[in-house]
Amino acid sequence: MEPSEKEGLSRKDRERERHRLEILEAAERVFARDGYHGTTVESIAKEAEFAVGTIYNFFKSKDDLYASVIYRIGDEFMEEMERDVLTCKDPSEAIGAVFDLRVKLDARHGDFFRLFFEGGPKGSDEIHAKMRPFFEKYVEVLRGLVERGVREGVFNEIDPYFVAFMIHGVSNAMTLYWALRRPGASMAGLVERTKAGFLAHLRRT
Amino acid sequence: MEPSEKEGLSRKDRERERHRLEILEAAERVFARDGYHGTTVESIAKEAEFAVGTIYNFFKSKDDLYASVIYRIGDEFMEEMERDVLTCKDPSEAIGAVFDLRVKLDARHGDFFRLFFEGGPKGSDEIHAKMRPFFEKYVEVLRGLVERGVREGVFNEIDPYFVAFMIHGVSNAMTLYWALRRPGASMAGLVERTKAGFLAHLRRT
DNA sequence: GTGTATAATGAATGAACATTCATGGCGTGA
DNA sequence: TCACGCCATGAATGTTCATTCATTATACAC
Repeated sequence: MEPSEKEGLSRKDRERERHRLEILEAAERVFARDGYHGTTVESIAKEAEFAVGTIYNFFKSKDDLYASVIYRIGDEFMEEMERDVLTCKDPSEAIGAVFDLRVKLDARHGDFFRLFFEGGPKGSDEIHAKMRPFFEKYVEVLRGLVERGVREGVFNEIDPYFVAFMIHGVSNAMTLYWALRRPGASMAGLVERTKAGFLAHLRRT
Repeated sequence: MEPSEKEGLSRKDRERERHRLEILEAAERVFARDGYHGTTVESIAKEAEFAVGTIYNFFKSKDDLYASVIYRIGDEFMEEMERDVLTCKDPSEAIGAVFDLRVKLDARHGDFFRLFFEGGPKGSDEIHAKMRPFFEKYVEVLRGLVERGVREGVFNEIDPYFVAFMIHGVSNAMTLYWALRRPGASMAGLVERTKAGFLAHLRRT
């Protein structure tokens, strides 16, 4: 029987792909809950409802699995960044979109994204080293955004690198505030408040 | 021989105290470098130049040791907060002092303080739970500060809790910026820039 | 139904690590 | 000099956990 799907994948292969994804998602949940060293492969297996050995049919090692979780999220993040942020004409709007995106991914990936994202170099832990390239690309995008705003004369003259880090810090604070004092009600309101406050700073008056 | 010191401690006791402190400081360095699960008691022993068993003469367990490191830094932080921040008459000045303090402790405790401080609840890791009380007290202090500023009419009307989290986020971003792009030169300049930017926001115009 | 290929399983293995404790050394007082 | 405590020591112990692999189940072709 030949693969007749658009994707060029047989049912078998699609099933295999689904299993892989299920393991990845289970792993994400467990890593988020227990941290890298705190999670055992067995706990991931239980969460994914597979046997330990099966995990190893898909991933070379626990480390490989962790890296795969990171890369999946990192890639997703970068894609959304290009779709939602880099397409904005107006730099102010683009920065607003960064905050929105942060909230969106936080909702989708819960604690793991926070973990992934509070990023920066904590110690020289080789675990966090895996996240660094993403973090750096992200900062680079932000810097570019601000630079453009300055060049176009809509933002004040400030070190774009500095502002990039501030965007990061403020969106961290925003999600942390929400996580710790989730007023249940309006995340939207919070985001608008944050955007307004931040852009008031940046915009040329 | 009786204890004749002002402290009421014999030489023996003072020596014991020094050893305890040396272990604590070695542990801080290693935990900062390798993370909680990544550090072995043996690596701490080596760093402190004691044998493993000796560590256990001072601390019940690895966990106890880690908690002790946290509490030591947390207490120090709270003390400095009271000394440097809460004594400021002017609320703006007080918030400026928070940034200064953050930089000071970052310099003194290096990566560990960043680790300790990027705080908030990452997963439900019981390790980080130890930091939470300190984090909460800290946020409470900040909130009080802002509230006072608003009451006295020097700050705009904003949710003081929100501002408290923003102070936290911005000082994280500041130290991260410095850590990743340490221009060698002026941390002082960076702090002033950060203070000025942040307070411009907050101050009633 | 039988044979074959592919995937899932989980008990077994070995390494890493927290913790213990029997031993040894050193300073102090007699 | 000897005896007594107090620490320091690090080899030994038991546990936890990543990883392997021989076995079993499943799906499919004929």
